[in-house]
Amino acid sequence: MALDHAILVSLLEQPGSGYELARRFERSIGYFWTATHQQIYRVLKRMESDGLLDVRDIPQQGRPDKKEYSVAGPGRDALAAWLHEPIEPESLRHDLAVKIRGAAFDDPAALIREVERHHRVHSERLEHYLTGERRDFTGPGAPAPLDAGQELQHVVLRGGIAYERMTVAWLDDVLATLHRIGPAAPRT
Amino acid sequence: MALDHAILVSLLEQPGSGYELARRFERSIGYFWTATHQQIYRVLKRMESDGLLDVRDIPQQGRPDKKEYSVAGPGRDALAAWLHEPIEPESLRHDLAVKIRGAAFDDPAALIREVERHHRVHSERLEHYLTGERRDFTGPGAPAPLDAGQELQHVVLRGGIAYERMTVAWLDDVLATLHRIGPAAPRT
DNA sequence: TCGTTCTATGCAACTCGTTGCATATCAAGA
DNA sequence: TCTTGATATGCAACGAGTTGCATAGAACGA
Repeated sequence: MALDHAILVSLLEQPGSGYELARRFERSIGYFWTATHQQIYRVLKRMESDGLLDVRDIPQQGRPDKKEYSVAGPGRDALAAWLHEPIEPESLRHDLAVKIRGAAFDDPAALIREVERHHRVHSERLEHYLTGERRDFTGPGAPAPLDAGQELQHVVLRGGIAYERMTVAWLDDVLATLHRIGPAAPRT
Repeated sequence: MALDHAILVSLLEQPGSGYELARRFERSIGYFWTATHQQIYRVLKRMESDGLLDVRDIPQQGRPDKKEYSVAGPGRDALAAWLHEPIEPESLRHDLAVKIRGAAFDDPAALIREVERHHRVHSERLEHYLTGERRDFTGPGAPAPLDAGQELQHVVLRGGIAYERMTVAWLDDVLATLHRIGPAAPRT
């Protein structure tokens, strides 16, 4: 249930509506957690009825009303309790690796385009993260010195950057391997 | 549904029972996919009734009978079809990163032990993978030259190694950051 | 001898996550 | 004018994944 906690953290950093949260999950929170808007709305409703969140209805002109959520006392306590519990070190779930091993029973060369596509996506994410880092942490307009919260946000972002960099390098390795074994016949 | 495909690949590499598959998922396949035995048994049953797998009952002495599964023709076709479809580049889901950002609203120093624990687990996984690499690919007893299937298994393992190495280095960074901001008061 | 671990399979209940669909208004462009 | 896209929220159904429990004999160590 880390989605609950990710939402609590995000709302502590800045209160907002379900729609706004969904957009944050496409951006900064997306470094380490993903969620669709349907999921978010459902969880927000549940957490509000459990008293973890407060809601404020904000009427808007020409747009549907917006419900701004913020963290209530019990929500803060729930987050603190979770922070003090140990969690399992998580493991990878990497479909592409399944495909790569599966390619031994098909045509390995046919995978090259797919791997190149993934390479592009991860390179773009890396660029995107680096741009965000310059804007918020290392560029000329960034605050200095950073406070504790910003330091923590920065180290999480560095994790996202390290992940994308590692992935891009590995995909280079995969491509080189596919080219090397290129003309090989599939295993029967 | 990549679990289905991971099972197909594993059974093509080597037919086996649900129990054996579960153990493989704790080892080599665990580099890129995890699954519990309950999940595996359920999926095996479904794939068998869909005609993707064949079963052979193997009676054993002093032990419950074993059901050895192998991939049938339609299973092979299903895998080939999936290999030719594009898949979404996946994103991270990292609870620990949620905790790190959440620590800004609690006591950052309290996270140090937790991060150290994760550091240990990932270091052990890295050692484990490196041992496997020496045994199967780079050590003196390893086959040389490798065939296409072994090359692909090796590049996937290199991915697991790169991931663990990157993670350990990032956790070092996280620890340094936590120590640096150590005495800071939590945000209110 | 007694508990634990390993082999081997499975059900039931539950939560989590995804997909498809639906509504409603405004702004911008073709 | 008509369509697309952004804002803003939501239901229903399904599929994936987790947790707890149950069975049962063999091997092994305390």
